[in-house]
Amino acid sequence: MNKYNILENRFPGRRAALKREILEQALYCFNELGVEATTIDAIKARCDTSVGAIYHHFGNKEGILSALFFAALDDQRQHLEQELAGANSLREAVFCIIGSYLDWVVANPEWARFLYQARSPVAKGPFQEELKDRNIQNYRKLKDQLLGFSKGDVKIVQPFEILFSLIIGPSENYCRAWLSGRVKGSPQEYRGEFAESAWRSLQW
Amino acid sequence: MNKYNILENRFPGRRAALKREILEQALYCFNELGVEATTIDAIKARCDTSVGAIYHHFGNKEGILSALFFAALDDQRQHLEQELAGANSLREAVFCIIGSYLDWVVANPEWARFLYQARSPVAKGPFQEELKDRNIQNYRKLKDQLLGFSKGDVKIVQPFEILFSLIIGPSENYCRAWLSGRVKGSPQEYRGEFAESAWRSLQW
DNA sequence: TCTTTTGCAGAATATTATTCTGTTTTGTTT
DNA sequence: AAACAAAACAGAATAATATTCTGCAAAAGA
Repeated sequence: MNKYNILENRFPGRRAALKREILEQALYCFNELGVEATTIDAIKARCDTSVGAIYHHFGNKEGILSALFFAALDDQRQHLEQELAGANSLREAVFCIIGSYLDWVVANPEWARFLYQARSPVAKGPFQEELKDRNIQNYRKLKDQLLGFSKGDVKIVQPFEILFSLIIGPSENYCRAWLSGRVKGSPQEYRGEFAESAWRSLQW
Repeated sequence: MNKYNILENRFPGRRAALKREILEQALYCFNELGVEATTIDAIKARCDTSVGAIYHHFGNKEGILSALFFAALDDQRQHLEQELAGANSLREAVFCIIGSYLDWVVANPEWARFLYQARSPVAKGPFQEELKDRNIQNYRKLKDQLLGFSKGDVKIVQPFEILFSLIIGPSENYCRAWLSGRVKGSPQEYRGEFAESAWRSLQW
């Protein structure tokens, strides 16, 4: 796999070429101007297409937003699962989760930026149920996977509810700051620090 | 101070009554429908006022959003500084920061919810410079305050850039989850866990 | 080749944000 | 208190934007 492409991966083939183009330009606009300030006309202009085509493919603005959002979410998720498959202890799992997250954000900064800013709109929009379902599914799956390990010799903070936040919270917060330019060091530089810190934080 | 009110505090007096009312109803609409889906008409209807009045006070939709956003941000900030004033060590400071954050979110859930979802729009909009400035100011101030302590006997993770993320990341992540209903336990319940965990996480 | 489906274009329409003009209320000065 | 100025407010008019609709073209299947 030379250089994987999230859009090519999700909407493959020649016939979906314009669809991908629209999404790519929409992603650019959303990130550059913000979700609300992005107009259909602006997207149309960057694709050299028609409103008809856009509405044919996505129904409405919310449809474009959601298509992008779920494409990014699924890709990030897939990346996590690949990494996590190799973990053999809770400690390794924590390192995988954090490493995978940081890697993905650094590899796909534009998608990551979009993911952060699009979550709220999508959570309110017509696809809110789909988002909720996925959250629940993912939560359960990851929970089971982590609980499978925790019979080790270390004592872990209770309850389980707060575990995810302890693991991913710092990395997430830092990535946001990095993407917005508030901090300069690449998240990957601090891979080790975030992983070790998280591991320390959740031991009694 | 019996029951402080963010709006009353920021826009005091009889003449600002409608202004406060508009903001209150706008807050409700933004949280209920989402920022983009909230129309001026919807806000107007809930206030029983006119578009003229709304535009007189805020200029445009972005103006309403920003007024709400900075009101919330400043209140949260003020709360933090009050708490932090009593800290006498780095450990105490960390506990103050986290405690203050959790308290504020639980005391003002609607405002907190809004703060999360409005950050991106404001960061893109016409007040982006003002937001950047405040971020820089606050960052410096807090940095100096923390560095004033760190000559203690404990070794702290480097560099400073990642420190804030380690401290506030987990709490922030959990509060978001709580406000969106993904987890049930009140953030205040886990006050101790978040503070202790954060403290462990940033020690060598 | 014929037929059906899908992709696309652009004018027409509907919705929403914003402006503008006039009126009323409030505060200030004399 | 009267006169003036400034701020608050109302609502019609306008502008910007999202969405629909109708028709045509390309592609796929029979």
